[in-house]
Amino acid sequence: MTTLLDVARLADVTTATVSNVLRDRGRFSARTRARVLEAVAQLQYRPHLTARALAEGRPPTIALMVSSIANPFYPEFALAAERAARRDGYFLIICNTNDDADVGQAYFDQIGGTLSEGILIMNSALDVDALYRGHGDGSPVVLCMWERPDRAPTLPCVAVDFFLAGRLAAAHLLELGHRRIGAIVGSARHGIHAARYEGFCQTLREADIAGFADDVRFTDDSIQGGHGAAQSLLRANPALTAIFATNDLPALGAVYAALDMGRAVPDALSVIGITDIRLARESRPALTTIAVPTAAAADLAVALLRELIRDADMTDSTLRVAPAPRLVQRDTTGIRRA
Amino acid sequence: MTTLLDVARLADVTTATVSNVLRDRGRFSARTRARVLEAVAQLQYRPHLTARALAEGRPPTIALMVSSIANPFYPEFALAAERAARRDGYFLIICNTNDDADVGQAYFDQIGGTLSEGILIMNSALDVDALYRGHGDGSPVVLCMWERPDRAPTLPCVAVDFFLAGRLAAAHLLELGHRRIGAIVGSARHGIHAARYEGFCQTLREADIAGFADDVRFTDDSIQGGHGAAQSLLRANPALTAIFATNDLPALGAVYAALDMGRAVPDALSVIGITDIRLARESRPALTTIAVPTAAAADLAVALLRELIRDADMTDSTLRVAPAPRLVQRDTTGIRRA
DNA sequence: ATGAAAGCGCTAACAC
DNA sequence: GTGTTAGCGCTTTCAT
Repeated sequence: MTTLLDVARLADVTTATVSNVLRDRGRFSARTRARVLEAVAQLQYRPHLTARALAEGRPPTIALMVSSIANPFYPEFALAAERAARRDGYFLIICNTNDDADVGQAYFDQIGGTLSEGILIMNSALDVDALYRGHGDGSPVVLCMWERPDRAPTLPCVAVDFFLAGRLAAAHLLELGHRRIGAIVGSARHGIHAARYEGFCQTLREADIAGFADDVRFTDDSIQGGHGAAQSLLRANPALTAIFATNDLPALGAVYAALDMGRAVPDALSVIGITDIRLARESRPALTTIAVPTAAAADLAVALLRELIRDADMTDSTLRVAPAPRLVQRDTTGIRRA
Repeated sequence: MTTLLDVARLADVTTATVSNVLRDRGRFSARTRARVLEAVAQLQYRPHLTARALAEGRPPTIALMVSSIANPFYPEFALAAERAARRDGYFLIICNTNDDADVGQAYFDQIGGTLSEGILIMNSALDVDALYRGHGDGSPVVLCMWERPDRAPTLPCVAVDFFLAGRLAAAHLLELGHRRIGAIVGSARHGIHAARYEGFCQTLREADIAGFADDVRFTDDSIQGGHGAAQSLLRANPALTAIFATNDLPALGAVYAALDMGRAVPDALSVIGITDIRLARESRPALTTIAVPTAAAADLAVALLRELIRDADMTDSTLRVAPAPRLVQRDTTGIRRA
């Protein structure tokens, strides 16, 4: 390992000067600068990031907690977050909680403030508030993809109006003439996708569509979950002409289930999701969905986190709202035929 | 921030003792232990991981370099790697290189040996050897998912026999009676998927299938890439009855392209991929593919990295081979009808 | 313009 | 059993 001291000796200066040159601070002559740089090159010196972090009192990393990086939505967010973080000189540590509170707490306790300077938290089934409280002198935290801009949480967050997304989805189906619409919620009843479902319900209610309350299934956020839920829905009520899912993965699952059951999509069943993950566009039939500004949200989240890092007791304007969701019509929704 | 010293003062011992108690080393009486633990609890003390890392001379993290975490294969690997790493007490830092050599080098230089104790590298288009050499006194590196177990690279690695995977895919198609088979390679001609294509070609050659040399397209590892390649292939040679893709994503793209062109799968076109990502099983039609032991490879990779960390100049048996790929037949391949 | 020296919070010899 | 002390490699006042 070659250290600052090695460089200093070779360049015949002290570590302070080397440090200054390297970080372009303080004063030094052009000559020393050259000598130092040469020594650095010659010795292939690279700063010890851990040592620097300790001396500076801040690590060069921020963490991203997700329930499972294997859910294809998260990588899309993570990619954007990583780019944003890197732009600001941070490395991104990705933590899978698996929605396990203990794991989440462990991550929180271990990385917050010491290994990483701040924590981005993706919407998760965990009670983040509780985690955060247990966490004491926390380093800053921002909730990403909060679902209800109108209901600000305790913690700083960037919100996406998923309630509106639910409404848009319902409105689209109504417009196409659908009246019997099933719903698949990719979380527990009062879980993270609740707002989306509420938005959906409200719009149906406003259109005086009743009696759909039984046509809902709660499952996990996956193709498989959506597949099972759709089968159940369709078997229980074959008269359904459309299905709304609170996320693209279960929506895709619903499409595949319909196909498996011999119902053409969209002719015999319309399906709409929320998010617009890449797969929504690339799958066949391509999924109609309510697109959500993933990358924008990631950028906002990193920016907010930075502000919180800079100003620890910033307490105002700690809620950022990402651009509104919008309909992306593709090939899984059509006019009601039945 | 509460430090070891705070705890020590409250418990009326020295930092050394606190450190010992916390890490269960050295000797201490049950009474002091209790006092220390109480002080820790009372002050909500949590160790400063950066300070510890500096003192111990090793950071608690390992890094995973991937070209893009948005490719759905990587998260599956990353998830397994993260679990394995955590089991060993490490955090996982995920780095997207975007297949950009400069970014890769930057990551290498910055995290290797200082921020992370070792680096896992996913198969990438980068010349890792070169990066590694440029990297000087590197911390250990292991290449994950090396494609040719029979051709050991300079660097430590865990290999998966992708040449065999290519052969298996070809064999399967031949068995179903296919003779005119197109190929989609999810990388540049001599890129990372070359071995898979070579295996495929060799098996065809052994079966005396000739003249297929033009029926190949090189593209990127995505559904979209496969879609375009398949369109091109099918237009140039409508007589093709099957398509082999070196990865599941392009294979799926080929399936969707066939569908878009009105060719039923598998009746009018069989398609096979390699990897068996989750989507392969969940998409419709479910993709026939050559399954590759992703999680096992991740476990092996982390284990190998740990050995290298422990024994810096270990040089033997630095090549680990993951279990063999195997055919998973699903719904995109069938007997040749045409 | 450069050097000396005191930490950052922790671990690890070694002494008592 | 517990305390003392010297670092880990770097940054950062403060002298000079």
